[in-house]
Amino acid sequence: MSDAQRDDVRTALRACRLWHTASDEAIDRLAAVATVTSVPRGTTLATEGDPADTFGVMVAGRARVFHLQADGRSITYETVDSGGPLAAVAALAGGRYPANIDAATPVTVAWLPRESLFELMAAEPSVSRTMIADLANRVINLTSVVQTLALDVPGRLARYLFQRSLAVGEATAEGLRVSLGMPKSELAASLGTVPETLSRALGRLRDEGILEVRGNDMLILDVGALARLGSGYEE
Amino acid sequence: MSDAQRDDVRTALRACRLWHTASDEAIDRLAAVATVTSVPRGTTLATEGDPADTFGVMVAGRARVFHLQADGRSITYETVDSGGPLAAVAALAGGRYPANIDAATPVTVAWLPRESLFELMAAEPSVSRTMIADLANRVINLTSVVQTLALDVPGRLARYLFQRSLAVGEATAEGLRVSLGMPKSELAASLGTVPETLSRALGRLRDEGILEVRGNDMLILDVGALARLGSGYEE
DNA sequence: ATCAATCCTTGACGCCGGTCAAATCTCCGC
DNA sequence: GCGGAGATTTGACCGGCGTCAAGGATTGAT
Repeated sequence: MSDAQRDDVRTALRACRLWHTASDEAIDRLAAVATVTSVPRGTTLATEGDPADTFGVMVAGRARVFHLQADGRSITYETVDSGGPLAAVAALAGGRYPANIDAATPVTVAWLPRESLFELMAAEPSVSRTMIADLANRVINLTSVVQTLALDVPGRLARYLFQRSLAVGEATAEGLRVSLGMPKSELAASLGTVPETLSRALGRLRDEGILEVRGNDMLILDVGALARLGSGYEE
Repeated sequence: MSDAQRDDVRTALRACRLWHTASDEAIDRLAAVATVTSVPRGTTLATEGDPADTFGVMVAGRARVFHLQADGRSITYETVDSGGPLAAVAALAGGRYPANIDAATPVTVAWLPRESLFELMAAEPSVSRTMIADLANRVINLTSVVQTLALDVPGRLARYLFQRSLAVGEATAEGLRVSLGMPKSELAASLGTVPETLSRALGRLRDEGILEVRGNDMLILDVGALARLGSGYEE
């Protein structure tokens, strides 16, 4: 592994929200035992049901954590970016992976043995607190996933666009410009539907004057309507 | 508060899985600051969106933690029995309640200020570990809720009956006898549907020879079929 | 420029499940 | 027993959305 890559690993570990109160020495210890792998887009990083003896920290790229249904469609629990933990819950609970993880882009991840998590907690008690906070937030995020699933497809799309407007929205003369961030077919899967239905949902929001479709960018004309649709209050 | 009730409170606190490694002295300290209330069935114990400054431990009864959709239907995240924590995640994350909680039966609950949770963690570091384990398990439970929602109604019903067979199933000469544990209308709500659809789902399982309906008791004839339907592999 | 491959859109159709309405059933209190 | 309120079941209907199939549109390579 190159020195540059080793630096990236340390940076990613340093940024991981599971233990942001840890000392630099502790991070170094983690970095020393990390196994770094780089894989192309689409690679399976973890499979639901497999025994979980390691967990990972994303160094670069974006991974999608999801459940695969029997009919082949999937439900996204979360997407993880650089510095984010992979399969940490399984490591903590000590069972099997509760979800699948795929590389949504080319990905490099630092894998760590689950024992190193426990050693870290023992060595630095403050880490337990940050870990509890992270887990509590993750529970809250999952309740949000559940609420999303209860919406119809236009509602889920609106919720996604609303959140993305806050995250990467760009004010222009015409209105708020938001890129989808991924091909429409991938977004469809991520919203738990299929491209055909997503296409119709976009068409509906367009017909209602809420947005304009410019290829893979959206021009949001009525952010309030997005927020309303995305929270389940249709009219 | 009577002495008997005070004993119940201590017993419930002692049994709470958030801190089962805590010392008896720590439990006594919690009991000393607990505010105990008893409420009839149907009472609202917490409302989604309200600021969370206290959390509770169930002393007696059963509570339902759920999200209320705009159309009035609800989705159950979990049900909590005696010894179980209420709204602990909100207390840990420090925000607002992410869900509603109702008393499914007459309920008595010991309310605690969220600070006492942090004091407990500070005083007894081992508690952090049990709390982390509990939170990790809760995350896994929520992924299971998501998977359940992805099933059709007969699938959700089958999953419920299968789990309930394991929990309270009673072998008889005719087959495995399982009580529903609640009125059908309540079960319908708990499965995220309405009584009419639940009734049809039960009828379908009956027609397929998987079970017999005896009022509020089910006679399970094919547990394997329940497990299969409940995991999403229809045929 | 052209061709092919991929992605996206649109139409037709059927299933699931929610709503409304009406018929039964059940369990109490009298 | 009897009456009645609530719970459960059944039927009719309809909207949402997934599937299948058939076009467009876009992009990259030759």
